[in-house]
Amino acid sequence: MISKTRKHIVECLPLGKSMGVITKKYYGALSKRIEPLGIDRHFATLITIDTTDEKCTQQYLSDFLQIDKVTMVRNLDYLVKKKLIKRIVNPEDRREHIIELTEKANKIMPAIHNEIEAMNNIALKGFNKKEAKLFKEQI
Amino acid sequence: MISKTRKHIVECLPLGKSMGVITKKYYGALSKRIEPLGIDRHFATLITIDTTDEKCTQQYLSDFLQIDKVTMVRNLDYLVKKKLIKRIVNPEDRREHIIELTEKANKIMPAIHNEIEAMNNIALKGFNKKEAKLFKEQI
DNA sequence: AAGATTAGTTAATAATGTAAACTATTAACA
DNA sequence: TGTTAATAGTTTACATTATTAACTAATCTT
Repeated sequence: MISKTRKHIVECLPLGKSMGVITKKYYGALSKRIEPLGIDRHFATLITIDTTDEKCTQQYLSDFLQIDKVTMVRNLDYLVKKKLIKRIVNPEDRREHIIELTEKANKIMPAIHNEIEAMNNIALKGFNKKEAKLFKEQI
Repeated sequence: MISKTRKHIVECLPLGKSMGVITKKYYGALSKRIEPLGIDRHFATLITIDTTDEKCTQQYLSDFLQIDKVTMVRNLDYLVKKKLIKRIVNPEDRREHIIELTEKANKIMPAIHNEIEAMNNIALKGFNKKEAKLFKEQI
């Protein structure tokens, strides 16, 4: 039960505060689940590379995940260092780098998909279909 | 409308990704509304100081807002610099600093409350009562 | 009175976001 | 064809935020 004072304050707070707390808790729990696989960040990037049917350049990833391109360079550097992705210059447009998963990444992707699906089901238990849809439509 | 590929990818992503995107958009819009009042951050801290009936120490704010105490020191330093709060040593326990709003802050608080309430109503339009309650119970 | 605990601060480190300047490549078009 | 503009990616610099450890001052415990 939430105390009266607490409840009163929370109703006055920016909704983004609660959303931020939920998001942080979600990622904390997800990271704990996936860390044993040897990777603790940039799950959304890995999933997008693995799942998309489109030409997966850095610009594509930046646009799709709404992460600016400088940050994306750093995130991909991290994934290269972990030997989970490779950058391949597109021979048809040598400005572009096509991002592909390595064999090492392909081996752990099924487990990552499973952990994310499990976490999403836990997180969505409190939500109904409408709000789940709303979340999914945000990105 | 969301494309088929896009929809397929999003269903595989960590839910925290969409929540983070929403949160960022929310704060972007809220900051733009409140900036003209001369303050662009730490709204939740100001609201809590303004609204709580309990003894408002730095530790209380840290616990309530789930912000670690080091970050809280910095946030309050910022608010002191903006002349919106003052730290007052509690004579009954000189370890504690009671945080109070300044006259300057008291003048703009009604407007800040209004802007937050307006933003929350916009953000909650897509939500039903159950999910709104869920958000509010998070903190 | 001595040792443990609490409130707050400072310093160090890392992750993340944003802007500007830059290279290399391709596109536009006069 | 050659010059200019635009695009993809990188690097650098700076600001914000989070986390950990070490610290001071005050209070509590016993």
